[in-house]
Amino acid sequence: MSDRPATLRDVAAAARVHPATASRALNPGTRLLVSEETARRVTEAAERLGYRPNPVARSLRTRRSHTIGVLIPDLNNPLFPPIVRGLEDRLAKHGYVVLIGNTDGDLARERMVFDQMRARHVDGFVLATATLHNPLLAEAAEADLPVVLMNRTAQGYQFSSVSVDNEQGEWAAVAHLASLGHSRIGHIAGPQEISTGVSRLRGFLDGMRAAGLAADESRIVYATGYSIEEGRRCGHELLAPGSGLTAIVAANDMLAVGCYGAFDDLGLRCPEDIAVIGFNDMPFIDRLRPPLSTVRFPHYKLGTEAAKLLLERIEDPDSPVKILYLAPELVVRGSAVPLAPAAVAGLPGGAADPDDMIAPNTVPLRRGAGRRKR
Amino acid sequence: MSDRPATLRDVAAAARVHPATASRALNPGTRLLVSEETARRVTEAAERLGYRPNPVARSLRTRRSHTIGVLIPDLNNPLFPPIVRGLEDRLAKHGYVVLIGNTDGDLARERMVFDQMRARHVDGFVLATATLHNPLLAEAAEADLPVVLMNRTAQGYQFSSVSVDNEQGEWAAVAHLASLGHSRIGHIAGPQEISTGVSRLRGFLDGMRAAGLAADESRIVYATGYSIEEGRRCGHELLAPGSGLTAIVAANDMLAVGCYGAFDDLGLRCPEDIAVIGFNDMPFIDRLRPPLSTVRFPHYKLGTEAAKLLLERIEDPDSPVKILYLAPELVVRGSAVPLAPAAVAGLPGGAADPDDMIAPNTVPLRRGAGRRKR
DNA sequence: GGGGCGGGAACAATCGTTTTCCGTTTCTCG
DNA sequence: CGAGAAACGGAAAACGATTGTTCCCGCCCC
Repeated sequence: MSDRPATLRDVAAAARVHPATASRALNPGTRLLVSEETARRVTEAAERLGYRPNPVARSLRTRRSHTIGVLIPDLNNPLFPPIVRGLEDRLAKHGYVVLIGNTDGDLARERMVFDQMRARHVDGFVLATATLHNPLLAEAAEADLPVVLMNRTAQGYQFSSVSVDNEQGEWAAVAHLASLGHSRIGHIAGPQEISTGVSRLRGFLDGMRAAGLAADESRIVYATGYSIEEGRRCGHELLAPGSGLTAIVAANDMLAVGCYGAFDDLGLRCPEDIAVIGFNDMPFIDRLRPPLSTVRFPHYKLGTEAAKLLLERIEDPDSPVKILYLAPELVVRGSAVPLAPAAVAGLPGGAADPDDMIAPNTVPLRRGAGRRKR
Repeated sequence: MSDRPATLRDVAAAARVHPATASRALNPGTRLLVSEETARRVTEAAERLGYRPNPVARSLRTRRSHTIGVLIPDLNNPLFPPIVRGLEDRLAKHGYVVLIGNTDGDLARERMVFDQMRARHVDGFVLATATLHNPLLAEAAEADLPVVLMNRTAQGYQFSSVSVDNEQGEWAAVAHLASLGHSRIGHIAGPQEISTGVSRLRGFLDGMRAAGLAADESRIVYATGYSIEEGRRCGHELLAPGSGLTAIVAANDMLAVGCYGAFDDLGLRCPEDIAVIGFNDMPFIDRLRPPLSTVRFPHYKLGTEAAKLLLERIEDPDSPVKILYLAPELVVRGSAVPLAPAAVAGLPGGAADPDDMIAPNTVPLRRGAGRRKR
């Protein structure tokens, strides 16, 4: 009947108990502190009045906001929505809610968003933007904030993380190309301040070595960011006259899409003239012209696993740090086909024999094979 | 030096004033209540201690959370990220933060998310999921919650809304097809419980009439949702043997993408055998095979405008209700080309003469022309 | 010179929960 | 039967801000 929403006081009054008792009765953790009968009376009164605890008041007292801050580069990148949904869905099950912050790859913006979230007393962070050495990480570590790194790793910090086995993925991409007869393969590397940039480059190099192929510096160009524009620029650079490349491994789908643009500019046909393989298997990437061959990993699951790690951390700050790798798989589509015999003729053959790897469509990978220490 | 973050109390103590005074000094709205000298002392103390107001405590007292609830069908739909960013960016300027809720088109889920957000005391809602008659709307209206409808409208409620002039957009799509020589044009209509579904259908019908073309029921099929699967299903239905359609206007890009699938299934080539036009100009839709011709509207701006409307409403509950329409424009790409002469021959010519509408690439539209009342 | 006025700051009361600290009561068992 | 220990639940103090009210004091004016 009251106009204002019912408060704990009201419930207590209705149940003829003290507010403190009502609180105990309603809280699962403390319910055993009151008699069954009282608990029943309180619950019933709460029910009757349509009582909804005020999360703000609760937060003020308990210093927990049940809110998680998530930092990502840009929600517009189709890679992130499924990951974020994984996070949200999992966290929602435990009563947490997500605040999304877009950094646009800008350190100042990242700082702003981070501070803003700290001010709002988020209970933890999921960082998908961390660069290898990041002041935020130091700060978070010092403040003892629960943090999980997602799709990123950082050295020297005690943070749990979940990411993809990038080395394996890129290794498989190279092996695939080699099996198709390609030997002059270039790489568009991601930014080297970002963990994915370096690990994918490493995977590429390992893969080339394993296939007995040369991978000198002239065949590697570094993107300054994971964007279509950068992909296009790097594509041009890689395909400068005389390079003779027949295939490109791009560190990320966006870069690969940029390559498509470069191919158009240069009048090259993909896959006939030039092959390209991406990384991530973004939504809709299978509908491009041609459908992009790429390395897939379970996006949604990346989110749910990150959420699990973070929840562990929040519920028990002393829980062990976990580093989780998700297995990637190669998805063979239309952007890389066997090298035309004519072109193959004069080339030194690839040494790899990855027959056992190239299943009809997708190839689950095992961890460990091509992986290096450090 | 203190370990815990500084509180208003600390600041007050440092400035040798009462906490209340410190509060007033720090708050722009009440600063004039304290002397200049005191204000300076307080501000300085706050600065020195690195004071950050605790938003939770503030919320408890002021009953404003500076949080906005945003309900969308699914973040994975590439249409939404840019819209959401528009919202976030604009709201952030005013110190608001956004909670995103995905409903997956499920009423029960929508209800859950809505309640959850109300429990968290959001200061307002942006609804991009509203169906024409929605219990949520009634509830929100009764509770006097600030609400803005985005990309949706609803009848009989006093809510501001911002959406696209769907009639104009679809009208232009039809005119374009007619100008290309198509006359047997089908429509995949969106769900009729959703405002975009009905207004785009209306635009289609108006457009057909204006072009002097027949649009009987057999050429309209209703999707139950804006999904690729539904698009495929409806595409099949529309292209059943004997239909003789040469073009399809889809109420949304997802449905159009679904059509691509149906074409593949049926061995039809697009655009040679069958043309299709979408709606929304989702990100990446220009990179499909073939690039989709579609109706574009400014996504980001839709978000910022919705934010502005909501802020108005929050700051002054008596501000007038505003219904805002954004102008769409036709984007001509590769999924609709002039009908081959052979096919055109035996057909009754389209009556439209839309020369003035078909600019080289995009066509800004004027409101009013093909629009109907009610 | 006293009453009135008003600016400026202090006091105190919230906001709605949780939680610590204690009184009661009741139960158990020697 | 009485001592000690559970078991319950009430009182009150937070949590950190905002805000209505009171109070003090200097100043103006009659």
